[in-house]
Amino acid sequence: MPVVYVENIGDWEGKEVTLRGWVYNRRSSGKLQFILLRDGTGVIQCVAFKGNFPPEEFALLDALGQESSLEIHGVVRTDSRSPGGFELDIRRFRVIQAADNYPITPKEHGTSFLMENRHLWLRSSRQHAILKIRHEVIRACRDYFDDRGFTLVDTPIFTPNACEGTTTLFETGYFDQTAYLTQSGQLYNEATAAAFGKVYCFGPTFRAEKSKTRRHLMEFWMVEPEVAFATLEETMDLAEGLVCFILERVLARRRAQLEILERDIGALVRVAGPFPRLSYDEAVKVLQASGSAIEWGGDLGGGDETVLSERYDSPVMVHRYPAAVKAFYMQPDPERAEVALCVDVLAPEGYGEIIGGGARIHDHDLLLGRLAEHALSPEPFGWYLDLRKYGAVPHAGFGMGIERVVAWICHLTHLRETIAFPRTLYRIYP
RNA sequence: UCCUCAGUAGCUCAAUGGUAGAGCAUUCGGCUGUUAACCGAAGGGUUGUAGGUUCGAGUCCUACCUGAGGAGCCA
Repeated sequence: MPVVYVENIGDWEGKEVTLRGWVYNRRSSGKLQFILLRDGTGVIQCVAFKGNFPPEEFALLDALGQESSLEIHGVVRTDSRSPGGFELDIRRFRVIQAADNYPITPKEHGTSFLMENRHLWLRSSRQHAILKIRHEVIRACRDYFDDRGFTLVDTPIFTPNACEGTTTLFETGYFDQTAYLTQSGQLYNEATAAAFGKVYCFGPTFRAEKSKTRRHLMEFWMVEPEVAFATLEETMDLAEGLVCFILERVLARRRAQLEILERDIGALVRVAGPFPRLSYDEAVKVLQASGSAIEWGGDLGGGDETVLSERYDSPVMVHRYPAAVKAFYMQPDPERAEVALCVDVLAPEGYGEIIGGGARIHDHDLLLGRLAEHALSPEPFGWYLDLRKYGAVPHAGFGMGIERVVAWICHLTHLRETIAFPRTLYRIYP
């Protein structure tokens, strides 16, 4: 007898099949048992009639708690009363493990309780839908770069020094040395870009900032492309293409999950290139006109990002920030040395920054000077400076935060639902 | 780090300073088509912790603990 998955159940109409999964919910009506079986690909209602089973066997079904695991053999049939259009008429079954007192009931729960039970919460339909979309986003990122001749070269997670010197890093022991968990693969990407031309890395990133907001996780995933010879404008095109590609993929393949989340799909369909491109100068004027206290030279605050991103249907690209508020490696604009050739992409609907990137300094002495200005010792950057001595070329890239993109696409209020086991400021369990 | 709010049954929440309750979950009983099924019954509590005010505190006060929301910082 074929073992099948719920997502393919329509191919087996009228046939006897085996399903394996977990009890999502159970209802009984005297001589009938309705078991909603969940198998990771979908949920199907399975029906057992008392008269078809020995009494002691039927009693087993009556005692099944939520999330008990079992194997069911039965006949697939169409039924208009079933949400999925199909039902399974149970002929035989085997309880693999009978579960009692599953903590998450089909009623409402608070966030704190659900986070404490995150390992179980993942089984609920909403969390399942979000993580399926996350997977689609990640797959789209890989396909986008792979299809364009990029090479995936992953960068290390243990790093010997505080790369950018800006954010607080997690410190850890490394035998008799101190190591830090990476905050970005970008510096290493610059080395691999000089070896492969077009590269990207895709891994976890760690920030020990004591940020307690819906937009922050201590551990999050970034995809970071880096392209030798690329200009800022080419990088902006690459970022815009990536975002459009991800949306097309999710709309084409994960519409059912968006509907489970009751996402306004129209807002995603309206996203189209070319994205509005605003210089920092223009952005400041727009913000000042709308009442922001921002002055030229300051970085955009969270509220500023929200105001800007709510003005457009598509993500907005803000470029050429003051060099002083950006990292040491940012290439200054040859026309105006006080601004950097960088770009932030702000997602619409108030979601704020999803991408940050720009052109990197490729002149050795300029970079050395910037290190000094940022009070960074040049010794740990020996290898990084080498890249400016042996065939330096202009190059650029960006980093995109996966969780923020998923939160925007799913229209979530908090980043913690976009990753299976979020690491937040005051929670590292489970 | 700062500000605000909240901790009562396994969960979600009630309870004017005066006997601590409901729904869901659990257990038992009923029902051949249920859709967060329904109907009946039962069990379930050191009201976050420690002090204090009061004849009397879940309720008021103080400290602490835990969590949530926001700010700053950041992607």
